[in-house]
Amino acid sequence: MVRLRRRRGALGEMMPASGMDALVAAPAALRMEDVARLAGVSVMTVSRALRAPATVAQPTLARVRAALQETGYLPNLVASGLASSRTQVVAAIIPLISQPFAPTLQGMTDVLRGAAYQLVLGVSHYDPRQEEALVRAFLSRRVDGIALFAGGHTAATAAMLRQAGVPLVEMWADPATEVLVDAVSVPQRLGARDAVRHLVARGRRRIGFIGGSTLHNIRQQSRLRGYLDGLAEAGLPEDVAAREETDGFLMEAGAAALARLLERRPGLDAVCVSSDILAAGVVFEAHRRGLAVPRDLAVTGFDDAEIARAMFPSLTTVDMKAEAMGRQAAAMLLDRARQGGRVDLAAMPARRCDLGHALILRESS
Amino acid sequence: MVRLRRRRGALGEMMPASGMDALVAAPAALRMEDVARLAGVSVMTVSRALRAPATVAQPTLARVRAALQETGYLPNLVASGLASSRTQVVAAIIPLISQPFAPTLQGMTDVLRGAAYQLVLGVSHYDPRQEEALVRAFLSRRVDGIALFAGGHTAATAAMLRQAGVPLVEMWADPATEVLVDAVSVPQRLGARDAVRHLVARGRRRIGFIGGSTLHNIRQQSRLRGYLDGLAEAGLPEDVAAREETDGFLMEAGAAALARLLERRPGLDAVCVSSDILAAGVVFEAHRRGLAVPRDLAVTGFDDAEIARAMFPSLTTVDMKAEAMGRQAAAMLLDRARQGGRVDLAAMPARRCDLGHALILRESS
DNA sequence: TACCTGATCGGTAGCGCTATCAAAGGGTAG
DNA sequence: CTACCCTTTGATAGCGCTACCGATCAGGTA
Repeated sequence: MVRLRRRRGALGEMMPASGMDALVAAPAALRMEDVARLAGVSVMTVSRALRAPATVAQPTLARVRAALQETGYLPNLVASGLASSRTQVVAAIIPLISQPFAPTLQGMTDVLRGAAYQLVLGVSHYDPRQEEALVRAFLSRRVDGIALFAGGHTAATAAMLRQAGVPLVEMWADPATEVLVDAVSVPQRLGARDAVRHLVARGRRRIGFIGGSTLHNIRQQSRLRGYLDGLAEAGLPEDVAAREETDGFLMEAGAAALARLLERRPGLDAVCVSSDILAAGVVFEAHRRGLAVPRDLAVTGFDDAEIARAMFPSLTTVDMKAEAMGRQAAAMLLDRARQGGRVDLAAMPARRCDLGHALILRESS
Repeated sequence: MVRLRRRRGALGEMMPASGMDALVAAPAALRMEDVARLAGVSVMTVSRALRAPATVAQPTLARVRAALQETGYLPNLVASGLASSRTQVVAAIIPLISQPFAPTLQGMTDVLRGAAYQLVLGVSHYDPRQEEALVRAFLSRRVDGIALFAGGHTAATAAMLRQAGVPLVEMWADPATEVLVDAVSVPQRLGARDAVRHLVARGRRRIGFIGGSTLHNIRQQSRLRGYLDGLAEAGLPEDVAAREETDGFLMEAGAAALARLLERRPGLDAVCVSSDILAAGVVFEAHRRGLAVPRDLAVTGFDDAEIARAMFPSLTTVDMKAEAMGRQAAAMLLDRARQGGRVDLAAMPARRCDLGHALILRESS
């Protein structure tokens, strides 16, 4: 025997006296065998009692459960995962842990909890290389599914995913974007167009746009396009100087962007902002400058984050159904995972779930 | 042979013709053996090249790495975890995915990424029973460490953790709270006292308090106590009717709490609020009612969340160093995990790391 | 009585890695 | 030239569980 079985054997295997000291407090975790012995059954029966209780006779099941209770046995899911090649874990890769992605995560964990799945988290910081590294790590862990944000994947990422054949779902897609397989989407472009349409209906004509970097970020791309759609539809001229890109997605970035924008185009009477967080910053900056919202400047946001509802003035916004998106993504992942086996991204009919969009009118416009 | 080795054997093991159909697209993941064969070494050498490259001779290492590259091999960390009884995963259990906990998570993932550890996430919704279920699940997964929020554990949770002997760290503790082993804390009680002290120095005398439920939540408990300390120190009377408990931790809950509070105590000239999110809601509600902040009502928050810095008026707050707390917690966990072996909570000298506190003065007071 | 069926349970052989020991080679001190 | 040590590599035996096949047995059928 090469590896020492550090188990208190039923007598006989006592350590030499010195061992008592060296091995302080090393009770070693219980194994199924221990439970089985106590219940007077085989390990397989214990395994079945845990995995498929319906296949075990009532009296036996009761005995096993009593033994489980008595020992406080915690199954080793690592061994289980190796033996069954199913880990009961799904991974999520998000750009940042912040609004509006936190509700998506929340939705996912809520659904997964009900199915006894766990969620491993990866944060990509909007960097395709980091996403690639995360995908690699998660595939190495043999997760049963991966949820990621649509768009901005490296070629290597796509190749690995295709090769691994793991259930996959992309979130926060726009219906028009190309995806790998399954996707949950919200029509972001239409949403932005509707926001502009609404501002036009309110009599605004000098409508600016503030958004995050569109690099590797298809959400920002879609929203910008929707804004341009809205201008075109209303016959308003496109004005590059009326658009400003933020540095990051914090409120302060929104505030700074408005400051720069107003320097160039002081006459703006409305701004379409590509995120509620940025929009909140825009409103704060407007107030700081003595501009009244919406009287002097109308503002629309995106996502329907908590702050949009709560702030004063409350924020007109496009509901991205962030939490529902998480729930839906988790459900789709579980569905694929439960079918078991490889998922062939090439052959598989892609499933898309579109959650629809809704402009929510509030005080800021 | 019982279990079918579904591998393209080097000839010989061909499936019967019908198999071709049944087994569409089942390339099966590569194993170390495949890499080893290609590199002309044993599997152990591949394992070493991956885990401990320094112990492999340069030319061999190069050959193995080439083979690794060529095959695109992804190590199976499940098998690795079983064999080595180290999973390279740590778990975090947080009450909610929201401010101010999101930065803590962010800090943790940042540190863990550098150490090739992954983070599994659990959300307890402030419910000790859910926390218990999560701890059970994580222990079953044999995570290498668990970070949880201090306080509010069930007896069973504590017992399991003690029994499992897994590295542990509690976050968001107050230095005075009792913890299981290691903890990262911030003096929340002192922080709240300082906030009140500051309001008093600004000439405020009718100072109210708005906080979340103190049930299972030692952070809220500490902050409330600090507020009372502050009043006592200034010789101000304790007034139960000047305190209001919120329903949840959203901005709207803060707004609603202020509304109730002002109904009972319309003459308040300051409110000490136990979270920036709630405090933002309080400020919004004040504005909605035509009260100027800080002229008519001074407001202090807690946590130094993004909104405290960004909003107008910006929020005086107590910095909880949320992200640093996450970083520190992850570092302490890794330190314990790398030492390997069981952690005996009873015998182990507890380590506490106190990050200090800081009142940040801004416009709202 | 012989045979079949379905429910229940156990034995065994892995799952894909790593820990441990053993062996082989090369250098070097005596 | 021998003894010894260090470096490098390989062979082997698990890690703790589950998939698979078989065995057993009660009950029903022909």
